[in-house]
Amino acid sequence: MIATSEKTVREDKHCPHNAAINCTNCRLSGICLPLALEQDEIVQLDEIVQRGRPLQKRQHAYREGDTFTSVFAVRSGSFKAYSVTDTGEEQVTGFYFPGEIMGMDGIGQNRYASSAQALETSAICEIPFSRIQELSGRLPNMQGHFFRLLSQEIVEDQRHMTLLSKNTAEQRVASLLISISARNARRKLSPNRFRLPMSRGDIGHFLGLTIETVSRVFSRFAKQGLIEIENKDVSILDVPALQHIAAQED
Amino acid sequence: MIATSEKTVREDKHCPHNAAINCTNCRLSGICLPLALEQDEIVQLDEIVQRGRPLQKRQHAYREGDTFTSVFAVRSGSFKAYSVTDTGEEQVTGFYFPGEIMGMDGIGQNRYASSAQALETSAICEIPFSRIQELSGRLPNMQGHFFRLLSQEIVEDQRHMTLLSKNTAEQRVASLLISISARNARRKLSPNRFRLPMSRGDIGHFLGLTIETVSRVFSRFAKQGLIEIENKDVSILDVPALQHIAAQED
DNA sequence: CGTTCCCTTGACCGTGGTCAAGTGCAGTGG
DNA sequence: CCACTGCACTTGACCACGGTCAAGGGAACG
Repeated sequence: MIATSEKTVREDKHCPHNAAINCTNCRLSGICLPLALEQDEIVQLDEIVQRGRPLQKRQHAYREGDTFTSVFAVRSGSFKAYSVTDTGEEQVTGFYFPGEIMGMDGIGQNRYASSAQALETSAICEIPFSRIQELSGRLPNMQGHFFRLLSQEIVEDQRHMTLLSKNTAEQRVASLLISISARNARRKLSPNRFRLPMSRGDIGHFLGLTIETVSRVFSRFAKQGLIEIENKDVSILDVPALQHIAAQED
Repeated sequence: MIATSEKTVREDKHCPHNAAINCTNCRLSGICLPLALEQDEIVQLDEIVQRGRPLQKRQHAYREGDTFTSVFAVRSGSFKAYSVTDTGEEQVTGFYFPGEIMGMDGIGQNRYASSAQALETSAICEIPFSRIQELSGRLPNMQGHFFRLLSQEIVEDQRHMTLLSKNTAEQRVASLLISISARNARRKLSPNRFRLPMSRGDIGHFLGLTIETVSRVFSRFAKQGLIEIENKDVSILDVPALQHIAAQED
């Protein structure tokens, strides 16, 4: 019995979808919420984190307009956050990968300002915001970390505003590739070979481009030998060149 | 002596640039930080707020890259927040009017991600962030209000992302006019007649348009009888029509 | 194995950017 | 008081990037 139980635990550590994981043993603790917390504080955080079953592709973690209750940490898989304009067009406001926190746009109005949809089978940790507030009142580290998280989202959104208002199609696509590559590196995955979990349409709706333009830019990059792309699998062949393009030099 | 002092106090109430005002008697208390606080909590906030001399046009409240210490409430006048791209172009990330809080983009990295420049003679309240954190630890209202403020900035930035990625030049300009009009209304100023404190260039750098396009759209709106515009003085003649355009209906 | 959706590619077009010239207002100095 | 300078804004002519429309191919799902 004991042996079986131990085996189960060991399996947990290897299966990122498994719910029987906690913040202390989660391999994302170095980049996720626990980042700024002491060991005993992480234990307290752990007690309020709810880990549900994995979400299938296209399922939502929350939807635009829903009453805000929780923020969510991505444990495995990936999400897009998007809102729908008056004319029914979709604006993707961000992509979320493991260790990243989504749903913070709901705090201000007590309802989510965007929807979060799984781009593939994904697992999330739900963290009720009322508990975060309560915990933040007691743990200055927690409060500070959350202020920082919110502020960083602002900074990222403002960078994206700049991207949308100043950059060409090629610069936008290059920036996204560099960004995903860097986030993979942070999770100790290959920064040069990865699978894009989102569709061309999602990319377009994120970058302010049409699906056709995204496709054309990928083709052009491939023709120039900067990347290899086969459907959703990308290899970045010339990182410096892409960075050069993304940094809008010239 | 006493009479003189009383006279001074009375003048304070009428001159928005004057520093001898506190959060309790400030006529912006209904829309500024005190919004969510109890009377005795406002007194505590008041103790940490620093009120300096007015800033002249073109002076900065803080600069991109400066070490982050404080957030700022605009007391009078107006500001633009902007950052400079690698290629030296300016991206205006927001305009700030009395009662609004700026500088929150500095929390995450401990340095300001943008610069805040006065568009006219303006007064600000400086609020050291360390004191806000300390106060937030003690006053749940304060913590909650700050979480909300940060979140609302995220939501606004995401709306602006949508504007930049989906809307035409006319929709962008109409949106800005409607936004300024609404913020004026909140401060009990005329929503139909006001002076634009920022230049055409600032507007362009905010809306992702060139100065020429901004100018052309203003001219077109005037020709259509939607607005009257003479230099920086605008009269909105047909609010519904502008709202209609801004809402990207057709 | 078939249907459907996603993606690619091509031809054409339009919005807004670029370049350039001109106007008018503000501030300065004679 | 007016002339001079300079900057902000306006307006026009032209152009290019990316959007639109259309057709066809190929992967993924049932």
